Amino acid sequence: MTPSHPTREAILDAAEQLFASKGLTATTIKDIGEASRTNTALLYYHFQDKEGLYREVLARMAGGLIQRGLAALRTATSPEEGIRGVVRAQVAMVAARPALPALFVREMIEHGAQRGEDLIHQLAGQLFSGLCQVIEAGQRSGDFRRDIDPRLAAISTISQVMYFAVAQPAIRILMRSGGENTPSLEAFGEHAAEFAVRALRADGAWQGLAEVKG
Amino acid sequence: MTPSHPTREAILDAAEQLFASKGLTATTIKDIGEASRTNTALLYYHFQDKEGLYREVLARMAGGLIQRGLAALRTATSPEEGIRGVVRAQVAMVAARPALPALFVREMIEHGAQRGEDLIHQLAGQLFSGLCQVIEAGQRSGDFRRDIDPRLAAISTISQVMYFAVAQPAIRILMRSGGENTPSLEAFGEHAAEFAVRALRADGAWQGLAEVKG
DNA sequence: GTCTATACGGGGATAGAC
DNA sequence: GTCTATCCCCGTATAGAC
Repeated sequence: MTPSHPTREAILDAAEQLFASKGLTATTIKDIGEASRTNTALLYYHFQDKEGLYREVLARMAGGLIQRGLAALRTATSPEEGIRGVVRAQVAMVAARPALPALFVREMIEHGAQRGEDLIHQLAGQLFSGLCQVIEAGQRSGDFRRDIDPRLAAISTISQVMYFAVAQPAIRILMRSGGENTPSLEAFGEHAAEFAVRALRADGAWQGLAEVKG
Repeated sequence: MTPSHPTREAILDAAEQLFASKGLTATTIKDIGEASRTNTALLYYHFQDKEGLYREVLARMAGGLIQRGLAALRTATSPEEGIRGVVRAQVAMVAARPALPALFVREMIEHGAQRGEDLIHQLAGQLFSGLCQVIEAGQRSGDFRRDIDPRLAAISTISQVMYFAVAQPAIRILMRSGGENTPSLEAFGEHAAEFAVRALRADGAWQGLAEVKG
């Protein structure tokens, strides 16, 4: 869509990084100019203003990520694989765009989801409802426990990787003090998928009992 | 410790709320003066400057919370109850200080856990290692699966309530669109505790079935 | 398209009266 | 202890040369 002008991209890259780590207000135009090895005036040539640049950063991040996540859901061969696929998609997203979790969380805290045009919330909404459907399918098929709210299970599933990514610096310190190494994002993702599947899986006895109850 | 001067408290209250929702930089001295129904000069009478006020907000929040969390761990009668206790302590903390999750997450994102004197990280560290010990105890006793890293399980457990609290505005929208009501923090807490316990519980631990039957 | 120089306003911080 | 008025810097945004 956009001609992908190199200078434009450089500004977007620098801004994405700065907005994620310092926030919109705390990031100055001059910071962005410096980090992108350009200057303040160029920002106003390529973008409307700082707020406009911010919106484009969000839009660029969201672009394609919905597809990636939904693809993971669509290609799943079983409810369990659906869960694992969503978590792996999360990991892939974060690995591709490390600024994503911080920007995402900031957006939720700061603007309280009140921006009508918010691409991030579309992203969250689509993936969230897709994940809920996978869980519900698993409950119908008997793979997952029925005594659990799919929406709450979806939140629990998603929360893990998001929180891990956001808390990474703190986690690094906590782990170091224990002498061990920090797990990679990918390693944690595998753990998180397994954690969620385990929490959701109906063991034989439970399944029978739930059926008796229902 | 501090004489708890009423004006001082009013400024702290207003600042806590504003710092949580807008962040340190985006919150102006004048905002705080207005919200606390005082003025900008009073801030400088009671505190060193904006940064100093910020630190006192964090300190006030952390004060007593470590005890609350550790108390939950100490009074637990079983590993499972330890998990549930920690999650309930999280819920109680957030209910008592709604600004906590946003401030906490901001602190991690923004300062990258690099502030040496950080009370928040002490808080996190103490509760984190306590939770790890409970999980390890459960693994030794056979209540919990041994093929899981206690540190990763601790992160997964804690992440749920934190993420739920931070994402609350977005979640509210997602749930509304589905027609259903948003669950309360307390309700989600119970779910999260159950989710974690289920994920951790060792296969063939049939005491769960016995409990349901009896 | 890119840069330098600058205007304008807003925010942090203080002086000093009460 | 509290408030009003004010200073000064810094950040946003633009003008205009190249």
